[in-house]
Parts: sequence; C-alpha cells; structure tokens
Amino acid sequence: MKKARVKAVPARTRGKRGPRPRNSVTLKMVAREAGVSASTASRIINRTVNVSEELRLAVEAAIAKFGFRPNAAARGLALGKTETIGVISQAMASPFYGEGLRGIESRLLRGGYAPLFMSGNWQEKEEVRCMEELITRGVDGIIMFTGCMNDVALKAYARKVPIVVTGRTLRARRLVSMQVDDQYGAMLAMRHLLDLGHRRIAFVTGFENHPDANERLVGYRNALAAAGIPYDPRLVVAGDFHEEGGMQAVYQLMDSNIGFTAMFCVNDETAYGAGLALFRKGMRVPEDISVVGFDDLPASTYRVPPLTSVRQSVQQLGECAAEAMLQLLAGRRPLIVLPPVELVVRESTGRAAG
Amino acid sequence: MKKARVKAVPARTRGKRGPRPRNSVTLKMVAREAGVSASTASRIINRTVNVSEELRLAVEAAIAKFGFRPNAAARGLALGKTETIGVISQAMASPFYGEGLRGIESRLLRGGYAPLFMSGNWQEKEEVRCMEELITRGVDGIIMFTGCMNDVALKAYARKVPIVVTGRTLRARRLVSMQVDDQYGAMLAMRHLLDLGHRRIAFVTGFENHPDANERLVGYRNALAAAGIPYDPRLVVAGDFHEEGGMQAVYQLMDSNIGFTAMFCVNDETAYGAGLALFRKGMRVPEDISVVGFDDLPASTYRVPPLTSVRQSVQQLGECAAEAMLQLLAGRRPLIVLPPVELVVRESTGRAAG
DNA sequence: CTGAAAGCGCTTACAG
DNA sequence: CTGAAAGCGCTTACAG
Repeated sequence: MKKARVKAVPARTRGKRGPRPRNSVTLKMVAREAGVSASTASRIINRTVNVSEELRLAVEAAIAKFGFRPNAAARGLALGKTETIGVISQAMASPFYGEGLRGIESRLLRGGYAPLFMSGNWQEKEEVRCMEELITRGVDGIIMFTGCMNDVALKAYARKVPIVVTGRTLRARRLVSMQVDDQYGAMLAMRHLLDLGHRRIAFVTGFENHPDANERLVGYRNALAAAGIPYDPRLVVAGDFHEEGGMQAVYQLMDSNIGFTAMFCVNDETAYGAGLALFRKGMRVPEDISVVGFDDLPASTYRVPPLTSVRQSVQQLGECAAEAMLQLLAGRRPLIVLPPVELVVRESTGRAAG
Repeated sequence: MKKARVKAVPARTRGKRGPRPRNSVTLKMVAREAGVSASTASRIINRTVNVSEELRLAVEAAIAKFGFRPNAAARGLALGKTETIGVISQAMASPFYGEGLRGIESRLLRGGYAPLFMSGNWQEKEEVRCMEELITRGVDGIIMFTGCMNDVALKAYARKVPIVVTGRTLRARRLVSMQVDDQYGAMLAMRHLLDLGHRRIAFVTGFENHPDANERLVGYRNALAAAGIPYDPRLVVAGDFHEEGGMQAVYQLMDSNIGFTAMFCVNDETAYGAGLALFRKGMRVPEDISVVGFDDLPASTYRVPPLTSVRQSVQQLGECAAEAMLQLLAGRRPLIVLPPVELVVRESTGRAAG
C-alpha cells in the first residue's frame, strides 16, 4: 500500500526532481541521530509534552552536535505565525523614537518575539506602505509608535492584525491605544514657570492638529486660566516638533515684538532649536528667557544649559506598548498603566526677569 | 493509482485531521478564481515567465478581488530565503546609529529586502546573542553596523551567513568590511585647529582599543608631528563615546592643570559632554576653549554654540552597507566607495586665546 | 506556454 | 509516551 514511498532510501542525495538543495541541518537529521522520530524531537524541543529523560538527553546531544536551529520559515508556515511584530515609527534616527524602539525591542525579545522596524517619516502614505509591507511579511501584530494615519484606516487594519498604537485614544477590537497624559504634563511645566514669576509665556506648538500638540496646548491654556492670566493667541506659534521649528518660532516671536520672558516648547527638540535662536539673538537662557521642553530626551541633560523638561520615559512607553501587544497576542485584554509624567527641573529656567 | 488523493473534494471544509484552520487567501484560491493552476498563478505573480495577456489579467483581477498576499513564510520555505537582512547596531536610541539605520532601511527596502534590527549595547556577548537570534530567524544576511565582536568570531559567522561590517577592515569570503577614513578626518580636524593658532590641543578618546578611536588618535598624532609639535600624552584622556566621558575628560584635564586651548573629541557626543563641563567650569566656547567633534550628527547644528565637526554621513554609510549586502547576495563582489569625510566649520572653534 | 506533483522543514491530530 | 502521516502555502523541475 505504501510502496510508492521509498523515503527510507537517502531520498535526495542525487537531486530527484524536487527543489534546490539546502545545506542546513534539519529536524529529521537530528531525530535520526537521536534515534527518535521527528515528531518526538519536535515535541522535545518545544517542551510540548513529557518524555523520558534519556530521549530528551539524546535529542539535546544531537542538537548540540549538529548545531541545529529550527527553520523559522517552516515553523512559521506550520504554526501560522511568525513570532515577529511589526513596529512603525516615524524616524528611527530621531532621539525620541530611538528611545522608544529600544524599549519595544527589549520587551519583545524577552517575550520571544522579534521586532521588525519600519519608519513612516511622518507621512500617512508611507505609514500605509509600512502597514502593507508588514502584513505581507506576516507579522503577528503591529505596534504603531505614534503616527499620523487616521483613526478609521487604523481601525480597518486592526481587523487584519492586532494593533497597539501610542499617542492617541481609540477603542476597537484587537486594537489597544495608549496615551501619555499630555495635559497634565503641560500643566506641570506651566505651573513651574508661573511659580517662578513668569506671566508672559510663549508656547511653541507642533504640526497643527497633531494630538499631542493639541493636548499640550490645552494644558497650557488651562494653566493660564487657573492662574488668572488671559490667553494671548499671539504668544502661541507653530513649530514642527523639530529644531528648525523652534528656531523659527523664536524669530517670529522676537520680530513681532511681543514681550515674553519664558517659553514652553511642545517637545525637547523644539526647545533645542529655540535655544539656538535665542543664542543668536543675544538672549541668555535662563537669565533673559526661561525655556521648558517636553519628553526629557537623554540629550537634554547635556544641553548648555541643561534643559528643564517634562519627563515621559519614552523607553518605558515603548516597553508598555510591547507589553500590551504580548498580552493581546496571548488573548488577554491588556491593562497597562503608563508611568506618570513628571517635571525635571534643570538650568534652563529661572525667575522671571521683568 | 492516485485514488488515495481526494483533493478535488473540498478537502478541509470540515477539519479532517491535519492542522488548524487558516483564514487567509491562498494562491490556490486565486488560481481557481482565475481559472488557471497554482503554478501558473505563481509564475505570473513572480514574473517568472511570459504568459498570455488574458491569463495575466485574469490572475491580477483575482488577486485584487481577494486582496491576496503571498504568505511570506511559505515563500521563505520554498525559496530557502526570507528576504530579510539582520542589522546589528549598538543602540538604536543613539543619534549616530539612528542615522545609519535609517540609511540601511531605505536602501534595503528599495532592494526588496526588509531589515530586522537588533542592538548589541556595546557588549560582545549581546552581539553574539543577536547573531544567533538572527541566524535562527533565517535572515539572508547580516549587517553589523560597527560592533565589538572580535574579528575571528565575525569571520566564523561569515561562513554561515553573508556579512557586511562597518568600522573595521577585514578580508574573508562572504564578508565585506568598510571603514571611513578616520585618520584623514582627524587630520582635517587638527589642521583646522592648528591653523587657528592652537598648539595645546587635547584629545578625548573612546573606549580603549576601539578601532575608530585608535585611528583617530593616529590622525591626531600625525597632525601634531606634521606641525612640529611634540606629542604630550597628558593631553590625551579616555572617554566612552558618550557625553559622560566627555564631561569627565574635561574635569580631569582641568584638575590636572595642563594648559590647553582646544580639544578634539573622538565623536560628537563626547564633544557635547565636554561642552557642558566647560560651561560648568565657567569656560566659554570658543573664546576660551575651541571644541571639535567627529561624525557631525544632525544635533550638532543646533548645539549652543553649533559644533564644528568632521562630517561622515552616517546615513550614507548605512546606505553603502546595505548596497554592499545587496551586491553580496546577488553574487557579486561589492565594490563600494564611501563618501569622503569633510570638515564642517561652525562656531565652536576660534582663534587660540593665548 | 501550462499543469500535476514533489518538496521546502516543521507541527500536531490521530492512532496506537 | 511515541510514530506515521497530513498539512501549512508556496515554487519549480519535469513533462507535455
């Protein structure tokens, strides 16, 4: 009945028909060496069942002898999953994202998954390209480490693959979102400035309509209101989350001759740019103008002068996102609490000059 | 003869025995829809052969209709390659590596490969872990974006998988190395300082025995020699490639009371730290001390004051590394020329005070 | 040009 | 506890 199968004979020593040759050690070879079947070897490797101690030892010896590593593609095909998580960020080169990716990587690896990073470069179209590419590659889930893709599209993708997204709040099946408390962070920054006697405080925002920027602006306004200081829209200028935006903002502020003694920047990078522009204009920080950032990037500690900033541990945010993904994949509804934001006071802020 | 095969009947509508169900669209479904065999559909998709226009259209329509994406694991298994390249760097969060990874990513993606990033965190042991993990995942090649693993180990890995490594020079089969001209870069930096009248120039190095640091030190010494200035070992202090090392170096230099009017730092991050330490000590840059870095990270433009640095486009270095890998995989011996290093003069350097 | 079949290397339901 | 067999979804040598 089984006569057509001559597998026992060294089947592909000379290429029958089949495929191109491989060089790697296979499970079957290991099994043969250990004197067990491939099934058993597989089960031992995956700790999928209890076997007698001697078999386990034999298999382990064979594995060591051949330096066997299970073929990931074959496992992926058989199991229907790749143990790989796609991670979309905006720019790996940015200090902000770099920190976060590091957190994601370390948590994922500990959980037995590997991250597949791609960057969207702040463009919705690119993000879509990343999504498609990652899904095609068969990732088991996707972490979107902030992004500009619209909520609807994101929810649609969540139907194909589990998603965790940071920087926005969104509810959907197989989708978990997490957002740091931007408003509260902004309040902390403003309260600090207010306590130092500042009354004319500028705010440099990010791209318009970016959720983080919006939230921080709300915090800015609320703090002002709480202090009984009228909101002056001329003190709010647009930036771009980067140094360049911070520089331009300062120039615009100084050119339009609105008095101000402090500035709260939507993020640290913006504050760096503002710092340079202030320097060029001959203003001293903090003697003439106090500056506060947001994110507390590692580099902020080494700025001249060191930057006061609202700390949100981007690395921890990354870890939390990865943790959420792991739970999602395990079929649990993730319950993640983000570490609270806090203010780190350094030397870029001082008492109001005026 | 073939009676045991009842494939024509909807084989797995109710789970026979076999595996867990899948939901995705398969090639076979597409083929059936288009009225061709899976073989033909495969060939059309992979442009592996010419087929009649109508069949192509039919298949394309079916693909579009079902939203078919080839299963990456299955392709990988059949083809014996994953179209994924492992990338080992030291720390994604670092601005230096971030830049480079970005270059790698963009070039690889254009070439049809996706990068799988891992970071070694400056530890040989971790790098080995990354290597193992990547090989296990079946990457088609590995780019080591500088690393501390010893040459011998690296060569050994090159026998299992094609490797391109930056930051050192090494010859082996299936291994290509590329190194920027550190000596020349250091010469440029020193010549600039020398031209400004500096005679007492400190050098802050990196980890001891790191190839980049060594090369730059050689450049430093050669430049001194060429200018007829005796080498003073007390002016050379150890750093760690990070801000902290730069700070400590300045403290050490000032405490030991060796006179100096300029410092050349092994990289920009070191220069940032030095800048802060100088600030704390009440020294002005460049009025009292001139500072030059190496790498010209994007952030250097926005330092206060903007940093003079030796520019090596890390992003381009990344692109070159990826390009080399692509050629290696195509079976060609890569011939890559790195963009030359150049000095970017900004405001952290000025005429010697003394 | 096109299809049937074998094979990639693993996992697991089934049957001892 | 263990093995034989089927199946994951694709590619390609072989044979028209």
